[in-house]
Amino acid sequence: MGLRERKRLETRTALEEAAVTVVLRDGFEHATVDAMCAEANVSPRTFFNYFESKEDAILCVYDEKIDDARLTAHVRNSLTNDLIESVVALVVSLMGPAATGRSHQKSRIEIIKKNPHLLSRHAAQITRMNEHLVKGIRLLLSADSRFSSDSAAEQEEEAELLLAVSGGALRIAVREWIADDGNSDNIQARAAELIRKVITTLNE
Amino acid sequence: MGLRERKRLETRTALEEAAVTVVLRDGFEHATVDAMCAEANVSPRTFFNYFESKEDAILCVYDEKIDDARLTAHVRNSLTNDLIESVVALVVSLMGPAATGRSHQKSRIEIIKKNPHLLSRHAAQITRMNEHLVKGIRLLLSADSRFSSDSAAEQEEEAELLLAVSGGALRIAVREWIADDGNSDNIQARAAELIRKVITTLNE
DNA sequence: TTTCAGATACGCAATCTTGCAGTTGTGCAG
DNA sequence: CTGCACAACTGCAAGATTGCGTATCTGAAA
Repeated sequence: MGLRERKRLETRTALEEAAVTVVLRDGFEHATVDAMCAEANVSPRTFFNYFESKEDAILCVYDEKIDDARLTAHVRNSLTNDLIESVVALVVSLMGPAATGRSHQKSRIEIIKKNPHLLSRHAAQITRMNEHLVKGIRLLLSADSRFSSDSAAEQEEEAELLLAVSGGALRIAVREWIADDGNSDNIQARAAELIRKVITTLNE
Repeated sequence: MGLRERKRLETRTALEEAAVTVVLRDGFEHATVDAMCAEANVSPRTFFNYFESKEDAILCVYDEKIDDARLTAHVRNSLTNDLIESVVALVVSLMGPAATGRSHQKSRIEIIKKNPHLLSRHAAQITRMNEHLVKGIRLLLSADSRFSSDSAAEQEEEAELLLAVSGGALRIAVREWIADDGNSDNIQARAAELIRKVITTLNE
């Protein structure tokens, strides 16, 4: 990893940790972006070069650019022989619980528990990445015989609906994960299970 | 309708129309809240007493308070013998295409066509009203034999997933409606149709 | 080593959004 | 009619967000 890349990561990490520190100290409401920046020794303008909002700094969300190469790589990694599993895996891999595997994870979970609105950011993220995700899901659909005969417009609609349920299920799964202090395992499987259950019931 | 109520409606309408006027004149990007307020002869602070954001003024969204009485009334009106129809109807009645039946509707549709991001506001709305909507859907579920035996937690999950799909389908339906200059009829039926189709396919 | 295109950080100004407090107008009871 | 409680409007200030222009740094090629 080159110097530039290292420095970038350093700045980002400093901001992520500063965010946790300041929020723990002042509470989310009274934690200002300026304070986080002072803590991390960067300018407020730089903060927004890394995060789209104060919330994102806590959730460690970053709007990485997703070019086609990156997307297809994710799609390839998400392929299983079960469509629902695949879709959920794709969504998770592109924007799943970002805080996973960060330092201060326990602190983050505590913060999220005290400020549930932070989780609604998750839904917002899905919306923001809608186009990318839909494109990815279409790739998954094209590998599924049940959908391959549909028209382009139909596939677009189906992809979008699949994304909607997957996003919803993922949100529930993440919420459970948070409620369990980040200990429950396999968020993806749980999300897929939720989807299957509701579909089954609706078909009775 | 008393004087107070009439004046309130007047202010609101003035703001809605001012928003359209200013955006048509300056383009959404360069239309400022201040300009809209000047056009409507109210203070910028008042603007945010009616709308949560600039976008909402164009979409005519207003975060009406939804108390339990109001909610159950909506639920009652949405009841049909098809659960999916009911859910969609409920979501539409609580936050469907708000611009419907407003003056300058054609202008609004043009604006939305030119600024597709306005529609993502629709998803944001659903997120914001999530709790209310889920509560309403649970009322619908409790009237459905397929779900009545589920535990409270399960019903919550199922309601949330139903909301996710319905929201997604509604979004697609509204998008089609916009693309068709607001002429296509029965957005609700279209949304329900989309949901049924994808469920059917997933069950093959 | 020199050079240069692109990335990163930053300052600044314009907006948007929200909380708070003060003013004015409306509905209503006495 | 009078007075009160409340709703709507407003000004103000703090804080969040974004666009744009500038300066500095990094990677890599010449």
